This record gives sequence, C-alpha cells and structure tokens, in this order.
Amino acid sequence: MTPSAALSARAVARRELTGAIVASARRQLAEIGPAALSVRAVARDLGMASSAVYRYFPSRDDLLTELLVIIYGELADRLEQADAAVDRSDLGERWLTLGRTLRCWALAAPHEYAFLYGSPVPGYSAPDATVAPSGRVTAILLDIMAESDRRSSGTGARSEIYAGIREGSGIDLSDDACIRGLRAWGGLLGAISLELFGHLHRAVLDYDAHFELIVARLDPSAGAGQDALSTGR
Amino acid sequence: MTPSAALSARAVARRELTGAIVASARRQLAEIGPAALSVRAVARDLGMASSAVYRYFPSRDDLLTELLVIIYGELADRLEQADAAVDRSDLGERWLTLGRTLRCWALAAPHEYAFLYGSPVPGYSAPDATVAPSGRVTAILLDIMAESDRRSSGTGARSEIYAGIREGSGIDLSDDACIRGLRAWGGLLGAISLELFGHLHRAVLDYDAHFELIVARLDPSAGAGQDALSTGR
DNA sequence: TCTCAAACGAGAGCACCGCTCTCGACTTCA
DNA sequence: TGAAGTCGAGAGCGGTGCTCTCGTTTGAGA
Repeated sequence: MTPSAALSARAVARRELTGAIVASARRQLAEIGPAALSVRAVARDLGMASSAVYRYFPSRDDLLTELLVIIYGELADRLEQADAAVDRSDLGERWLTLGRTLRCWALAAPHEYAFLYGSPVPGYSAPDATVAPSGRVTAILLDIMAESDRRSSGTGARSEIYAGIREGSGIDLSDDACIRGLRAWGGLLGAISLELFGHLHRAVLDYDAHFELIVARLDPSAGAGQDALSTGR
Repeated sequence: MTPSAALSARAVARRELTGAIVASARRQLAEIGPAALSVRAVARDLGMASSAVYRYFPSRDDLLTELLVIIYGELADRLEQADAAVDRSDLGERWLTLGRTLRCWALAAPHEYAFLYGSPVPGYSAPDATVAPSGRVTAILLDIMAESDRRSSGTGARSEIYAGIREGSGIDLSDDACIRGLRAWGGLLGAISLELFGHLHRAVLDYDAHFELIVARLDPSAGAGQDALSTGR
C-alpha cells in the first residue's frame, strides 16, 4: 500500500543493484580518479555485462554526477559535524577546524578532493543538481562570516558584485565579509591543492607544520571591518 | 662539420616533424584539454599513421611532458616580461602585476592553466624534467619575497620547514617571507581556480572586480615582520 | 663506391573505452 | 491469460594507447 513498503521484487532488486553500481564506482574513483572511472570496469566488478549498467545510469556522466552529489554530501556531513563540536562563538577556532577537517579529508581521499575542487573532468560539466550539495559545504563558511559580520555591526557596503552570494544563501553578508570569506576559502583550497598536486615537492619539508601556519594566517574572522570597496587603494 | 650546421636531411626532417607534432598537440590541448589529448588525433592532423608518431615520442606521456615544459616556459616568459616593466622597488605593484598577468593568461588558456595547476592528468605524473621550468615561474615570487625580506632586515627565524625553498632557490629567505609568499601564491591559484573551475558561478557576479579585491588583499609584501614560528598563536 | 645497420612510415592487431541495438527471458499489471 | 514493460547478455561501432612487423629509405663507415 504505502509506496515505501511492499516494493515489488523488481523495484527492490533495482535499488540494490543501483547501490552496488554506485559503491563499485566509488571504489574505482577513490583508487584511480574520476577521469579514469570506467563503466566497463564497474560492470566487470559486479559480474554483469557493461550494457546492463546503462539500464541504471544512462551515461557515465550521470554516474559521475551521482558520485559528486554523494561525496559533497559526505564532506558536508563531516564538516558540519566538526563545526558543531566547536564553541560557536569562537570564530577563529571554527575556521581552524573547517580548514583542518577539509585538509584531513582531502589527504585521505585525494582523488575525491580533485574531483570536487580540481580541474573539471574532461567532457563532463557538473549539472545543476550538484549546486545544492556543494552549497552545504560553503554554508558552513558563510555561517562563520555571518557571525563575523554581526560582530562588526555588519554595516559595510553591499555591492552588486556579491549579490549572488546574498541571494543564494539568504544571508545579507557585507562585501567585506564576502571578500574575507572568499579569500580564506580560496587560500584554503589553494594551499591544499598546492600540497596535494605536488607543487610543494622539495620546497616545503613539513606539510603539517606548514599548513598550520597557513591556515592560521587565512582566518577570515580576523581583520574584520577593513575597507572593502569604499576606499580602494 | 659543426654539429649544429650541416645537419643531415633526415635530422632536419626529424626536427621539423617533431615540431609539427608538438604544435598539433598544443592546439589540441588548448581546445580540449590535456586528458583528452589523443596521439591518434595528432597523427590524423598531420596526415600520418599513428604508429609513426611513436618514432618521435615514445608515449603520450612524453608528449605531455614536452608540452608541460613548453607551457611553463611560455608562462615564465610572460610573467618575467610583465615583472620587468614594473618599478622593481614597488613590491606591491609587482605582486599585483604577477597576479593579474597570471589570471589574464589563465583566462585566455584555461586548459593550459588546468594542466599546470589543476588536478594531475590521470595516469600521468610529471617527471623531474618539469621541475626547472616550473621553478622559473615561482622564482619571480621568490625575488619579490627576497626584496621584502631585505627591507625588514631579514632576521626572522629560518626553520627546517622551508629549508627546501632556500636550497632550491639559493635565496636565504626567512620563514616569514616563505609563509607570506606561499600564502599569497596559494591564495592566487585558489582564486583563479575557483573562478575558472566554476565554483563562483552564480555567487560572484563581477569576476574582474572580485579578483582585483582579492589580489590586493593577498599582497605578500604587506604585513612583513609578523611573527612566524616564534610566538605561535 | 658499396654495404649494412639504423631510422622511418604504414598497417595490422591487441586490449581497452563509451555507448547503442537487438533479442530472448522475465516480471508486472490489467 | 495477455500485453506491456523491464531486464541482462551479446554483438557491434568508432574511438583510444600502444606494439609488432614489413618494406623502404637514409647515412656513415669500410
């Protein structure tokens, strides 16, 4: 009766097999990266014909999209959980936790980090379905910036440049908070990318110590209230 | 007689064909990206059998390496030229020029930027031959940081963390200068990557204005002399 | 000048890829 | 009970990197 219970045997099988395909694809992605993910290899792994996989995902790109959504979701879960364990008024510590947790995750799953934040997979462009899950990740940073704004009375300029952030998040962030947040976010992803993609090879000898120094200096809640647009240089 | 002159006809032909292969591969890379670069397509483009290309480059990866070296070189040329046109004592302006020139180049050749600074091409790891050309790019930043160090008497701590930078560049940079330089460099690449890889989509509405605000705030020559390791938090 | 090894281009072939189509078997629903 | 829909398997298309062979061409040494 209820649509959730009493599913037909076929529907149950379909759900299970869909899950198995995703699980196998996730394993492949973690091992060899998104660009090398192969539908045929997934089929081999599950002992079925490659054409059968297309009954469940119309194309490789749809499979990638599914993985993108899942991984964004897991990352967001992890970051939210870490953030929740920190004193919500200690913005500096919340930032450090965000940065450290993101890096820790990236080091443990470099291919997944590259999938989310590295160069796009050739021939694949993320559809709109991935906007929402990726937004959960940045929402944590936005929350920190909103609190930072509140403390500095939040009366800074609000130019058209960052209207999309305000509209997308529903938070009336000042330009200054947007800039500080984006600078920190870009700096964080840049630092992780430099390390993960080998650009610090033979230059930085202690990655952990280096990251601690960098992430501390990227704190977006520090230096609030600086001029944003009004004064220029 | 001299080995440079009086090359045999075969050697001349080999040089020309090698150049033609590289040129064709560059065109492909600019259009469809490094991961999709195909030896067979290069061969088709030049009207030869695909197997013949392997007489000149033993594998697709060697062709990619050649392109990597060339592109690093061209980028370094461009950045050096831009830097040379700026008052060498104006470190802030030199940084802005570096950042703007890099972004301008990246926007004009996004696939090449992704090749150099995005996630690694699957199955391809850059060999040591690419270390030197990539070093020319960062040398410009190091030069700015060295001058910055000189101004603040350069007496800061020099920990083991950044010994590789000092050894690799031959410049006795302080930790503080290393950190400021790497934070700025990571922030710059992070900002460009965010923009280029679509992570600012629908959030930032004016990319040019946003970048100007970010790059100005990343200036590594500002805030010199901050505590690096000695004081901690 | 002649010889012979090295270099070369072309083509076939191997194993892989994403994806499509067909066909027979099965399940579901009216 | 039929009809319609779903499924898995297999063949096939055009693409990929790469290897091997084969006949030709080239160039350097005897």
